[in-house]
Amino acid sequence: MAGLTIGKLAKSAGVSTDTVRFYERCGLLEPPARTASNYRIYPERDIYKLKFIVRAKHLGFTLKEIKELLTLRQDPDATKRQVKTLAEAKIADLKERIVDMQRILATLEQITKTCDGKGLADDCPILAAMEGDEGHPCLHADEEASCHHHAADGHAQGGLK
Amino acid sequence: MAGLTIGKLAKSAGVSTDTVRFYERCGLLEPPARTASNYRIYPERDIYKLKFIVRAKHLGFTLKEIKELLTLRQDPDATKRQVKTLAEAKIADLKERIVDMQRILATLEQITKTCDGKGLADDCPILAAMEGDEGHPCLHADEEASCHHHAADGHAQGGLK
DNA sequence: CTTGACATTAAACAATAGTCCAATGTTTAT
DNA sequence: ATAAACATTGGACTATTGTTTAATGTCAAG
Repeated sequence: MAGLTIGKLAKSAGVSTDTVRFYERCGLLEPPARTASNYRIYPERDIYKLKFIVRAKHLGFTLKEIKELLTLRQDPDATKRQVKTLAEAKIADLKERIVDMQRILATLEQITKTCDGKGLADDCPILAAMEGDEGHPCLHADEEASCHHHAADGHAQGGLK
Repeated sequence: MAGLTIGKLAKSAGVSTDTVRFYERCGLLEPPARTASNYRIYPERDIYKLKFIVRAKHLGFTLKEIKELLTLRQDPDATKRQVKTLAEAKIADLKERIVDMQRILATLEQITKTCDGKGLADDCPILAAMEGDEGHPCLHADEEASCHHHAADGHAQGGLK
């Protein structure tokens, strides 16, 4: 018997069968051949394709981006330049997000360290910093300065479960 | 007339009226009084509450966490300790995510710099690194080491539109 | 009085990355 | 032969943070 059932394939890459079907729905994996009883039957090489997807995910690429990578991977005319461009875009993206988060972190740490954690919260400096305009300078310096508008972007990172 | 329409309130905090209604649905803002014609009419102090929410969001808190902060803010028995605990949890959370992203970034940069970007992609080292088990050591060293499982967490960051 | 700006509602849609369900059919092992 | 383990489907659901739509009503200014 040449081929793997969905369960074997999934296990070989450490994902669930639901995930494999999901990737198929998303167009990351080709719909495979079927047995007489309608079971999906995958060629060995789909193991590598699926592992490729998992690896790329670990590198912070979204499924959409991975789809592009897979296209390049399969296109005999694709150039290194094209692949590198995608990778560099992702690097830039990651850098930007890291900087954003570092700025947020720094502000929050600064605010937090002004609180001694003793007594009632009615005069808590952390809450105060989030209050009105007289709050905390940090919350204004940044407001315009650092709001890069890369809205609605990937967000596949962080939760690398 | 004492009170603001939803439009005025929203504008005063720099959000949309839709967002204000959304926050009401989420329980962040109390359902306000209504005019005879069923318009929402807000007290002045809701400006500060809404601004509080916006500030807290800029500090990386999720709406869920902000709800907790609002509770503490309104509870006369709340302690500074409680507020500080939330802030510290968020700080830890941010740090963890930054570290994760930095690790991903470092790996991706290392892989990417091995590609000269010249010629066809058939022997591209970036794609090669994402391929099979013989791919790139980086993609294995990390796999177990650094996968903190803070699944399904906030993700309100990054997109600071 | 009419026009334009603003208000109301519920519900659907967006993006991301899946997970879970029920009802049913198949294969494998004992 | 029968039970366990695996497969199928479509659709609903998770979580987050809103936006959009349609159909309708109200308010202020010219």
